[in-house]
Amino acid sequence: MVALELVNRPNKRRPLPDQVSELTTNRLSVYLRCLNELDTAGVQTISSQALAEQFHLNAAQIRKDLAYFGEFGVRGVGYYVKELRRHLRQILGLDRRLRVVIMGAGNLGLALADYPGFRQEGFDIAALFDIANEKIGHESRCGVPIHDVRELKRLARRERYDIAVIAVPAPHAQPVVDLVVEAGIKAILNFSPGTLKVPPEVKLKSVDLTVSLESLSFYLAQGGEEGASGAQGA
Amino acid sequence: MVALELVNRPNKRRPLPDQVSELTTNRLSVYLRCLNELDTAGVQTISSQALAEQFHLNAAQIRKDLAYFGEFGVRGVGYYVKELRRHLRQILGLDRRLRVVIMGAGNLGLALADYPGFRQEGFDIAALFDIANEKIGHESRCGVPIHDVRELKRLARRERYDIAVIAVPAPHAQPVVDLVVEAGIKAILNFSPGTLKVPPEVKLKSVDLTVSLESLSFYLAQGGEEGASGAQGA
DNA sequence: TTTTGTGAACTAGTTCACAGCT
DNA sequence: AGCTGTGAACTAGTTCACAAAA
Repeated sequence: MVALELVNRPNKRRPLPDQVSELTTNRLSVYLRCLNELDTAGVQTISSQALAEQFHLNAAQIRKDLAYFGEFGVRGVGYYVKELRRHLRQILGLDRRLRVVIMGAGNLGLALADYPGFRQEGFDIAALFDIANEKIGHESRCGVPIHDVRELKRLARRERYDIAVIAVPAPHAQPVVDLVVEAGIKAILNFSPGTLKVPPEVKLKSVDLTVSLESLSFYLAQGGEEGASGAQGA
Repeated sequence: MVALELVNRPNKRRPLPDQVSELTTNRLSVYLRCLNELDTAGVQTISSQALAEQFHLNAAQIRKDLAYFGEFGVRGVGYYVKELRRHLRQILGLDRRLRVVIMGAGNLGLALADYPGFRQEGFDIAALFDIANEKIGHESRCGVPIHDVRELKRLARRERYDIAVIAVPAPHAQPVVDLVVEAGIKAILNFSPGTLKVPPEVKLKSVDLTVSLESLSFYLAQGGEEGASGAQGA
């Protein structure tokens, strides 16, 4: 009865997930959250079927998504929760702490800096950056320091920043993104509306609050009876 | 040379967009923003081709998306900017002010309440709701009042709230959503992580910040050379 | 027997390419 | 000539259904 999940089974890892869709990676993140819950609840193994039912997913899809990366299941049994959780964390790159900077120490930037959800899953909010002199040198409520945006490049040289979050007013977004790219940061989560240009080696993901609200407005305007339910924000 | 767009052409409006995809409605919102920019810049007409080039979209897709709702273009000319803008606003239900409430007056809720992007496109942030006594009765920096969450149902009866934004900690999300549904609100924008249940007549749209960040982490972990560029957050 | 992993079938979404209107 | 609106072709994503493994 000793920890089953410590048995290091020889998981056939796949050679190379040639091109994995964004929809799949988003779901991996969802699966990880489900597994965390199951693990906390003390569940040791789970079948794709049970996972699907409990979290309103499709069993075949779960299996397909996982199959891109290896064979993590046991036929007739299902998946060992702790083991699959560990694999997913590794696939998603969450087996090390990722350092995040937030550009813009306005309302939104400060709120994001102190957002507890980020810290939980392995993200370190390393710093905020702003242009306003009265903000520079201070810190957020949770103690994230606010630096001068002109220091970004210099600090990035010795600090390693993995991800930048853009929380500046729309007109400043493109110039700030340019600075971020110049500082060598390769992944950007953007909250400003509108289109941004980044070089091909930089991954940009945008959350557009206006688009989200307007799409709800559409639903209301069209007399919402065509079926609801939430879709995942990219 | 008088305002071309005031010529009230007989736009063949479509009977009923039987089932329009969420991807399409999100793009309508993007098109509207583009048209706003063009209008501000004084552009009077634009072809789908030019619109596509300028904002990195596909011309055929623009035409198809619009075709769900009617024939708004003029062959050989393109679209009248002001006219199409007006149509899109109407399709998206932005021709009236929508009243939005924000559940949770924490960092995120307060930041969203004062987010300038919302006010701009016809959304009224009507109120914040919280449980904490020390917050109730106060207001956000921009003057949005903070009410007791137990007052939601009562206030909803006389105030008409169209959309609720969920910005409470994860464990409170489901109970708060239940209150919102009970108060008769039919559209919800959710920022809390995890799955939420709503009845079929209520439209739920979720922005999952953890999923967004983890998907960037995946990109970094897989040695990001498989192509970047931003995707729209649902 | 149970449940995975996966080809095959299906469904949704995008892009092409062109007839037809201005 | 120029550009829309749209069927047809294509591409991507999901679900089915079953052979093979435990």
